[in-house]
Formats: sequence, structure tokens, C-alpha cells
Amino acid sequence: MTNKELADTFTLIADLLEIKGEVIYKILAYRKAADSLTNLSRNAEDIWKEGKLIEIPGVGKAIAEKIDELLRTGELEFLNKLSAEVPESLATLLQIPDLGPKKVKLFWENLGITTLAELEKAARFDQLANLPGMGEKSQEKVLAGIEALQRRQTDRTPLGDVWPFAEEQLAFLRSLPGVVRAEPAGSLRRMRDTVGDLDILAAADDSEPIMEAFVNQPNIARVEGRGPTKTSVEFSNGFRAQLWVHPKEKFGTALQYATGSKDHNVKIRAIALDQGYSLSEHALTKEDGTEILCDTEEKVYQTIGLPFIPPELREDRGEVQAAKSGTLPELITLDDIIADLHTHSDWSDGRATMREMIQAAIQKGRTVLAITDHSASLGIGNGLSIERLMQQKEALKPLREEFAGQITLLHGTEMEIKADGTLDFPDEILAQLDIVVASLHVSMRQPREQVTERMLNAINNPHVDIIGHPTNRLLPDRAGADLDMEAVFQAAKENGTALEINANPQRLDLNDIHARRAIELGIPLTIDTDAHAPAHFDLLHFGVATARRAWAQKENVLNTWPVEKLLAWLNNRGQ
DNA sequence: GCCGTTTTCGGCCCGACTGTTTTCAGTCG
Repeated sequence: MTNKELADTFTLIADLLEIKGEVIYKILAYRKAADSLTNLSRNAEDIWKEGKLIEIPGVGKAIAEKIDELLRTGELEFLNKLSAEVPESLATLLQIPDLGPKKVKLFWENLGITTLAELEKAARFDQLANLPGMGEKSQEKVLAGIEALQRRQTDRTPLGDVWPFAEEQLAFLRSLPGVVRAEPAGSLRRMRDTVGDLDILAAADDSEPIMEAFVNQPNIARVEGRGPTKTSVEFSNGFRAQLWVHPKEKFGTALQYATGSKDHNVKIRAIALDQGYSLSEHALTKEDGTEILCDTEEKVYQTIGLPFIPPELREDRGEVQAAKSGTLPELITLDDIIADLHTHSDWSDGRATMREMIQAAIQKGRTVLAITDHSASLGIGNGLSIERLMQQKEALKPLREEFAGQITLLHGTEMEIKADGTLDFPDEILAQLDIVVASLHVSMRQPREQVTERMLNAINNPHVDIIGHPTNRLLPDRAGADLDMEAVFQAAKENGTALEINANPQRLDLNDIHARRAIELGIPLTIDTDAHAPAHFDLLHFGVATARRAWAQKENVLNTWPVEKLLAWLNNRGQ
């Protein structure tokens, strides 16, 4: 049983207990345990074998016993009893935006509603509006929420959710005899922030055993189509995938074809035609019928007279024209990044001590690290008061000395841009910090004018260096604040304030489009992990990919600057 | 249900917004 399956079990228990009306702290304990299991760097099953479950944060005697029962028997008596009391399908209703445990319980007890379909029917037949605490607007909200949920279920999955699964599949394919290459394609390879179907390409001379092994994996729910070159499946986790198998001589054309985007390929095929070739996934074919096979994409582009175009650019956003005229950008790479300027420790809501975060950053090759814990008004994030902020500053001093020569440490804050538009710390406090990230977290639904005003107020403060995850969107379906982005960009340009590409795959905020606009205007960008635990430093590549999709070059991004240049930039601000 | 550098019991989860109310319950981040 995987960590995720264990975590899902405890999340389900928490949901059902919440609907039942259990004391909130018990529910929070289950959620914390689920969160902890999800973010565990090791297999819970291995820890179980060592008898050390209790050492997992948030796992005490009771939950350790439940994990033990699950790993031994695959079942949990406690959950069986609970779901006899509270139908499991009610947990699904909690997924509906603006619907929580109290309302779900209300509908269930008064109308016997246990499923999404029953709830939708009741709302359409006007049966919800008369319940206590409900009304017309609340009933409409339920319907709107159901629609939003259904859109989400049929829509795209965040890149970060698909990524680990795609890596597993690629590793599986590469392990098969006869497979000489396996690569992601489609929007996954282009690193779009969300992915529809998983497109995977393998190179092998005989496709049959590859397809056979692929569809016989234990986690396949359905085989939608099966042929010698293409097979489509749905996995039991809900992901759908297409696997193409081509001989390695054709791998270049096949990969170019499968990577897309469609619009990019239309342009590329037109250029091929101009050069006297018909381009397909199999070959470049001359008018006399002779075929040129390409084992690499480089050869495909080279044959039609173009330089290689990185997958992240292939969206038909001017990259074909730039390739023709030799003006493709020299894109930033993961190796260019030396600094992380937005991270958390257990002083606020991080899961690790400052020392652990520093050691992890060093281990990941960073040479500059900013610790930017939340500020006081974000109560849920255990935000720092001025007093605690100053204590933290002192606590960091010996660490600066201890790790001097290995990493440059910056003391900062992720400061709340509060609902009323003011900032959480006064200027004289901000002046004492090495770096200030300002972010929106609350009152996201304010009208455009109001929320934009809040943001501009932060950007215009000379002590604010970086705006963290500017729109505060969450993938896949929480839209960000309704900001007037152009006003935000103009203010950032005037003040020289940096805008962040938050590398957490739930965020990727700024998105590629906004980041590209910022680069056009000469606004400095940062790429930060917003790490709340050591493992989160590994999320950096998602942020770099988003920057690449925004045509970012090394010099556009503060995190690549030599430390002297970065410190000079920070010192010049706030004056 | 978990946790503890005085604690094995008593904290832990705060504040804004919405829609329902006529002072507040529910939801969300």
C-alpha cells in the first residue's frame, strides 16, 4: 500500500468524521497524518517494517495502529464501521466548492441525499432553498458548484500531479526488453501547467510485446484502443494515456509529431512543404517518394532548414518565425539557478527547521537561500509577529556563520497584503530585513478594482522586493484574484519590483503568458520553490519550465545572478 | 487524535466573506 493510498484513507476518515460532527481537533489530526504521509520522503511501509511509524510527525498511537492494520490486512475495521454510519459517497459532495460538512449533513439528514446526482436533482426541483440556513442564492451556489466540479473532473490535471506517474510509466517502459528509448510527448513534454491525456512514445523494433506489457499492468482500468503503433488506456487513478511505439529510426519524426502543439506542427509542416517535403510521424517524404528517416528531432528541424526548437516554445507563439530568423531565445536552464528567494521554516507553517532547510538547500546546490516565513496576520500559517520575526533574525545569526562559505543566507518575510490593502509590517521593520516577499492569500474575491489597488499598494512600497505568486491561483480550478494585470506590470516596471514564478506545480504563478509579458516589459522575475519542506526544493524544475515557456533567458531571472549582483540589487531597494 | 527543552492534560484553529439572519453559521484559505 502506497503512502498516497494510506493518506487517502485518512483523508476519507477525516471527511466522514467531519460530516458526522466529530470534534474538529480529531479531524485535524487525521488530516495532518494524511498530509504527513503524502509528503514523506520514504515509504511508510518500510518505516512500518522498522516499527517506527510513531516517529512520523502527526502519527501517534491510534493512527499508527490503523496504518498497521491497513498494511497487514488491507482493510480497516474502524473505517468499515464509520462508513456504515456515514455513507462514503458524502465525502465526494465535500469536493463541491462552497459546500462543507454542515450543509452536506443537512441535505443528507433532511432529504436523504448521498450522491452528486441526488443533490443536483434536489437543487433543480427547488428542494434545498427552504431548508434552515439555506435560501435561493445558496441553492444556486450548489448548482454552480456542481458544474464547476464536473468541469474539473473532465478537464485537465495539474502537471505536478501527472509528473510522478508519468515518470513511473517511462521507467516501466524503459525496463522492458526491446525498448531503446521512451520519452514523454504532448503537453507533458511542453510542460504546460495542466495536462489532458498522457502522451508517451517508445522506440522498439517489435511493438507487440511492448503494447502487451503496457496494457497488462495491474493498474489499468480500461483499454480504449489497441493497435500496433498506438494504444490508449485509462488507469485506475483516472489518468488516460496514449502510448506510441515506433522503430528507433523514426523516433525523431514520431516525437516531433506527438509533442505538438497542433498549431506548431501545422506551421512546421507548411515549411517542410516549401522545402519539397511532406512531413509525417513516419518520415520526411520527397515528391519522388524517397523517404528521409529521422532518429532525432534535431534532424527533423535541420532537414527543413531550422534550428532545434525547444518543446516548451512549441505553442505557435512566434517561435517558428524566430527560428527562421535565427532569433530564438537562449532559454534559462535548471543549472542556471543558484538562489531560492522564497522558502519557509517551522517558525511559521514549514515542516522543517531553518537548519534542515539550509542543509537541504546546500545539498541541492543552492548558494543563496532566503528564509521568508509568513507574517502575523496569516493566522492559519502561524505567521510571525514583529517580536518573533526579530527573534528569528537573531536565531539565524549563528547559522549564517556556521554555513558561511557554503551558502549566503537572507532573512526575510512573506508578508501578507492584508484585506484592507495595508501591509502587515511597518516600514521600519521591513528596513531591517534582507529581503521582502509580499503576497496575497486572503479576501481573494474582492472586485477587480479593490484587489488591484491592494496589489499596487504593495508593489509601490519601496521595501517590497518581490511579489510572491502574484495572482494566488491554485491549479486546477481556483482562479487567481481578478487583478488588472497590466496595471500590476506597469507598477512593477516603474518600481523595479520583481514578480515571482512560483515553482510549486499547484501554483506556477505567474503563468507562462503573464511571465512573458513581464519579460517584454523588462520586469525582473524570480523563480522560487516556496518550499515548506526539504523535499520541495525538487519542485524547482516546474518553475524553470514555466519560465522557459515564457521565453525567459538567464539574465531575466534574479535567481541566476551572482550573489554580489543580487545583494547590490537588494541593497539599492528600499531607499 | 497528537503533542511536550517547565506540560501526560489541556491546548490545538484565525479572520474575512457570504448569505442568512436580526446576531450568526458555514465555508475557505
